[in-house]
Amino acid sequence: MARILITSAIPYINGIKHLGNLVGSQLPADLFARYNRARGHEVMFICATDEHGTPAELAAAKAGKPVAEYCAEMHEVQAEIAKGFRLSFDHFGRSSSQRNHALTQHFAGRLADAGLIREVEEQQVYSVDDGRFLPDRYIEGTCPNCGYDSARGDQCDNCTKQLDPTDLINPHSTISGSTNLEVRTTKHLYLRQRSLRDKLEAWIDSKKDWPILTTSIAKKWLNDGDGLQDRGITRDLHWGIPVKKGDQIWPGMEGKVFYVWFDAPIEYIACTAEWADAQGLPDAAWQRWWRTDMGASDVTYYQFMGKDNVPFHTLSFPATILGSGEPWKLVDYLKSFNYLNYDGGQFSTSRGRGVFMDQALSILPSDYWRWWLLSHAPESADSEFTWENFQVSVNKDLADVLGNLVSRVTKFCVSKFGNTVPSAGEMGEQEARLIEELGQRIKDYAACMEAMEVRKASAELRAIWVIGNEYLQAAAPWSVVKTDPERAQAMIRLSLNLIRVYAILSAPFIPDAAATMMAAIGSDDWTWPDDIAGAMTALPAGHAFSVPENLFRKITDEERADWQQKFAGIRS
RNA sequence: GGCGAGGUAGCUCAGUUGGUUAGAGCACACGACUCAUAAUCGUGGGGUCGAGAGUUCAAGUCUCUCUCUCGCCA
Repeated sequence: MARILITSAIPYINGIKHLGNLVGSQLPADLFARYNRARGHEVMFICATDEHGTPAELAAAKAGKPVAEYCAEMHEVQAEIAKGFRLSFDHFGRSSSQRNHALTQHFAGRLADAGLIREVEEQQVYSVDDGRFLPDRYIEGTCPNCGYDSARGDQCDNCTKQLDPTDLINPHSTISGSTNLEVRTTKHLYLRQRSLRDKLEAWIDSKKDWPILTTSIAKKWLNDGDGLQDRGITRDLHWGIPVKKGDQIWPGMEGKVFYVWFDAPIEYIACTAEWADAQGLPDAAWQRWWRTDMGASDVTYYQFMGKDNVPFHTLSFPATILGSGEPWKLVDYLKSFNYLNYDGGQFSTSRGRGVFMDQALSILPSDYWRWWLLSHAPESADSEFTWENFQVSVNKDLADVLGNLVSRVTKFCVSKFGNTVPSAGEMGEQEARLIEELGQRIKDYAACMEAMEVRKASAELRAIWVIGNEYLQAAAPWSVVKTDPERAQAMIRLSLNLIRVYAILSAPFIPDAAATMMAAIGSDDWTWPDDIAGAMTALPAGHAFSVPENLFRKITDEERADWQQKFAGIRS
């Protein structure tokens, strides 16, 4: 039994995420967590909401609520939706937790002690009317290069020239529209990533089995231009983790908070502590997942994220860990995903384009979405959601291939032999072949799952479902029953057992349907079918079962057309 | 502009270290079956692997040039 630590990139607090966000981190992480639990491994699966930063403050202001209250509410909303998608986090925490405050301050203190923090005085734009410093992208004005009148403080969208906010002509705050801006001097802390560059590169180079997507992004940041740059880790904001050196005041940094990207990954660790607190367990319970000197040396740590998160997880966060000089667990395998596009373009949160998690669940149960998203996960390249493809995949794979198989077996048995597992008849050559092929297929499936080859795993699972239909078609118990009812009983006995095995194998992808199958078959034995021959005879003769409602319904053309239009534009 | 990832059957995608007639699912056509959610199973048609040049006995797979798409540029 292995010990497996899994973290999903933590979703930002301001609003509900779309399906592209889901498939890039939380969902594949959940698949992997469920699979490893099914194999009997000890799993810790962690996710949280990322709550700090200017966008959260602004969203709260827009909602007319104090930011802490807003975040608490949105956390509950996201937690509910995560449950709706059956995301099986051991804990869904909050980056604003006291645990994260303490741990973030602790890391900053360690980094300072190691000489890895430097203080920098810089000029930043302060909005008098907003009463706050403005991040570059919240300042707009006329581009000095091309005259475009909505250039942002960091870049002109028209001529793409990189800008400093102070370059802009007639700058104004995009928060209030105020032009009452002034440049003020402020002091910030920088993490000296440059001095850790070689150490980070050696660490990245040691990861031979990481996806190219992951290592190429990391390499780029290590080597591009002047190489890895030091990074500001503090901000002049109110909402965030106060800058402290451990539990001590940091002179000159009063009133400032850590930058959201500094504290967010630390929440992975803090969240595990939150889990221990919630379980009423001592610190040792979470430390044995994270501290190699406290029992975590046998833990394998997997991270899941979209490609936009890779730099922070391959460089900034490891810099924090390595720089601390303490034996914290570094990631062992980083699985990154490309983007999911929506019907010929991008998902857009601001324009309400595409399907958001809450809307998806209001249309269809989570299994439908889980199946499509995972079987089309953007692993090797960006992939695309279209309603036609979604409809076809769901109807064919789930309803026709799997759902119908369960129907035909259970209904046939009830009509011919009653609602218990029939006892007569012997297995023949066809059954032996089925079992043999199944055994091989399950090995292939498991190999894909262990390699986190999500698409391939889904294809293998589908192939496993198809085997059942192939067998039935060839064995044709509906014909055999007329001349040799005992043979037909043996066939159906095997087929009923097959449904239980399919429930186990399918559960990581479609947990609800799997539970329905298992319940219908009247079993609660989720043991992974390593011994396939044994698993295929697990249900004793006379064991009662029931015919489940149809596992999956089909998506009609009308629904498809309706949804296509509904989600094309502005969110209502 | 720089960097990165891609351009393989109508559609969505696989194609390991270069090696026999380029694969899967869907869609399409035909056939079988009738237990089942008009479901299932089988067979078949369909691709000059973005364009060109090069290396090689041999290239979708390596090199160069060009072209198109997408992303990133703190």
